[in-house]
Amino acid sequence: MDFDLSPTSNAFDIPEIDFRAELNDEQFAAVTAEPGPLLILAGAGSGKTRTLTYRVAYLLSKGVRPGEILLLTFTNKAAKEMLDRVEELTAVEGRSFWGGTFHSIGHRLLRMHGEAIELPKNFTILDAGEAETVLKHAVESVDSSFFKNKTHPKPGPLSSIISMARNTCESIERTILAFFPQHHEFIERIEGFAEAYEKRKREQNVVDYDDLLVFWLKLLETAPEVAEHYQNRFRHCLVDEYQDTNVLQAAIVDKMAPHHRIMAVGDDAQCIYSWRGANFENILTFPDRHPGTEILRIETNYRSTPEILTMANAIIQNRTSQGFEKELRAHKPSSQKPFVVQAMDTREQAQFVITRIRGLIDEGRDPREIAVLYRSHFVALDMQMELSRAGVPYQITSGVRFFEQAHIKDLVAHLRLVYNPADVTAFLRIFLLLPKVGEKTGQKLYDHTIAVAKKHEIDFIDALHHPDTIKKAPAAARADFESLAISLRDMKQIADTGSPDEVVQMGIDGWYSSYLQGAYANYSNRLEDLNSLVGFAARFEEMQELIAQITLLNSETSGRMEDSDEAIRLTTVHQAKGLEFDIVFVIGAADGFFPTRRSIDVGDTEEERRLFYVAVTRARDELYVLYPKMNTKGGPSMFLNPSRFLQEISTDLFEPIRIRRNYGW
DNA sequence: ACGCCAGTATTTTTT
DNA sequence: ATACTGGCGT
Repeated sequence: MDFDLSPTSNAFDIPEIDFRAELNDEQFAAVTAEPGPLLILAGAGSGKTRTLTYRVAYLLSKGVRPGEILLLTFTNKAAKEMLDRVEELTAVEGRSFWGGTFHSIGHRLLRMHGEAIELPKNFTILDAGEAETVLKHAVESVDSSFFKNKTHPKPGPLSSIISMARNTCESIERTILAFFPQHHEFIERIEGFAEAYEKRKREQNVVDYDDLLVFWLKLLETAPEVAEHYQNRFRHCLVDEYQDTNVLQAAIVDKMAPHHRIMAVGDDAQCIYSWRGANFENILTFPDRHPGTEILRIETNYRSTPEILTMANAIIQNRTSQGFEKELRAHKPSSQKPFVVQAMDTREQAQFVITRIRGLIDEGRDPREIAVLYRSHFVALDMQMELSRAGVPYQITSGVRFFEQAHIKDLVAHLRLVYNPADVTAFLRIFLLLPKVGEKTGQKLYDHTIAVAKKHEIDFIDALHHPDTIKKAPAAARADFESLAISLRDMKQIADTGSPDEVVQMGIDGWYSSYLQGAYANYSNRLEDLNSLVGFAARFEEMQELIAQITLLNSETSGRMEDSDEAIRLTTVHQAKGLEFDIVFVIGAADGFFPTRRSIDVGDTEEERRLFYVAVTRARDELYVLYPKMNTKGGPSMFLNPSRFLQEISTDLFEPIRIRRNYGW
C-alpha cells in the first residue's frame, strides 16, 4: 500500500461507504486500484463520473486529505457535476478540492504565482473574440496592409493557427505544414505576427485562453520551487475526459505529477476536440509515458437499450484508425430499435419531432428528459422557430450565451478597465460606444489619457475625467465622455473599499444605463440581465476572480429560461457530452451536415464519426435519427443523402420511418 | 482620414 | 442574431 500518510494526518471524517455494494466489479476495481499510473477506459454510459466520484471518496476514506487531490476536467459543467457529486457522497465541500477545468486551475495558479514568470497579478483574460482583435492590431502594426489583400488569411484563421501551435507544443511552421498547408507561403510572416501578438498582450497585461495553459507549464518549468510545492502537495491527480487533452495539457499533467499517481479516465472513441489540438494519441501513449500503468476497462453500459448500443457499436466499429478495442455491453432489457426518419425538408423534420414530443409528453414523459441534438447551431434554427410556433417550451444551451451578450461584455469591460488600466481592449470596447469615436479616435483618446496621467502624476482612471483629457474628445462625444469617466471613477472609489457586487451596481447605475436605454429597444430585458450580474458578483470577494470567472464560464446559459422546468432541451452534440436523456432526437443527420461539408472536403470524417457516436449514446430508451431529404437553405435547393454513418451500417439495426402527410403513426 | 450606415454574408464544435 | 463590407458624408 502506498497510501502512506503524513504523520499529522488522520483519516478524513466521511460517511461510511460500502464500495463493494455500490459499484459493479469493473467500477470497484478502478475505484480501489492501487495509487500509481492508472488508465481507466470507460465507455459511454458506463458510469465514468460515478467511478471518478467514488475514487475521490475512496481516497478520502484512506486518509487522503481533500487538499491533496487535484481534479482536472475539460468543461465547467463536468467540473461542477463532479464536485457536486463528491459533496453529495462524502459531505466534503466541493471547494475543499482543487477541482476545475484546466483553464480555471491554470488561472488560479497564475494569479498566485504569476510573478515568477513576470506576469503581474492583475492581468485580465481575453475571450476568443477579443484575442482575435488584439491579434488583428498586432498584425497591422507589423504590416499595415496585410488584410487589404483578399488572398491573405484573416484574423480568425491566423488566430487558429497560432492557437493550434501552442496547444500542440509545435512550431508555427510545422503546424501550418501539418494542418493549414494552404497557408504555407505565409509561414515567416505568421511567425512574426505571433511574436507581435505576444508582445502586445504583455503590454496590455492580458492573457488569452491558451496562455493560461502555456504559462502554467512555463511556471512549472522555470520556477522549480513552485513546481515542487505543488508536486508534493497534490499527491493524487485525477483527469477526466483524458482523450480530449492536447499535448500541452498532457505535458502539464505529467509535470504536475512526477510521482505518477495519476488516474486518467477517458474513452478514445469519444475524442471530439481535435480542432483544439486534442489528440487521442495522448491516451494511447499514456502507458508509455507512465511506466507501470494499470489499464482497466469499464464497459458495462447502464444507460441505453441493447438496440441503441448495437447501433452505436456498429458506427464506431467502422472507424479507420483503431484505438483501444471496445464493445459496450448492454445491461438494460431489450426494447425497440432506433428510428431513422427521412423528412422532406427541415420543416417537416421539425414537425415530426414536435408531433412525437407531444405524444411523449401525453404519455407522461418528463420534457426535461427529451433532447434534440444537432451538429451545428444553425441546424437548430428551424427547430426553434417551429417549437415556438407550436408552443412547445424548450431550453437551448447553445447559441448566444449569457456572458457573451453585448451588454454583459460592455459592463465587464468597465470592470476590467478599472482594475487593469493597461487593458486597451477593454477601454476601446467601452469608448467606441461614444458617438464619433471609432478605432482611431479611441486609440488617440487612450494615448492622451496616459499622457495626462503621466504629466499630473495621477491614476489613469482619474486622468480620464481631467479637463485636459475631456477636451480632447470629439465635440459630439464630450458630454458622454465626461459622464462615463465619472462613472469609472466612482467605480474605482467603491472598488477600494466595497465588494465586487457594489462595484458592478455602481457601473450599472452610471453612464452605461443611459447608453443602454438609447441603444437597445429591449432595454429593460438587458437591464434585468445586468441586475442578475450583481447577484452573481455577490458570490465573489475578489474582483479579479469575478472577472476571470465570467470569462472562463462563458458557457453558462441565459438566466431567464432557467425556471422553465417543463422545457425540452436543445443542444449541440458537443455540449451534450457527458449528459444523458430518455429520448433523443438527432436532427440534421444528412451527409454534408453531419458529417459537415468541411470534414468531407478535407477527407477526414473520423472525428465526425466519434461525434455521431457520442450523439447516439446519449439516449437511454428511444432514439430518433432524422435527416431532411432536401436542403432549401443557402442557395439552390439540393438533394441530400443520409449521413454516411447511417449508410455504412446494416439496415437491420434501425427502423426506417417515412413520414405520412398527416404526421400520424 | 475617419466614422457611420445600410445592406449583405455567415455560422462547427469550447476554454 | 451578429460581423463585415463598401460607399457616403463629415
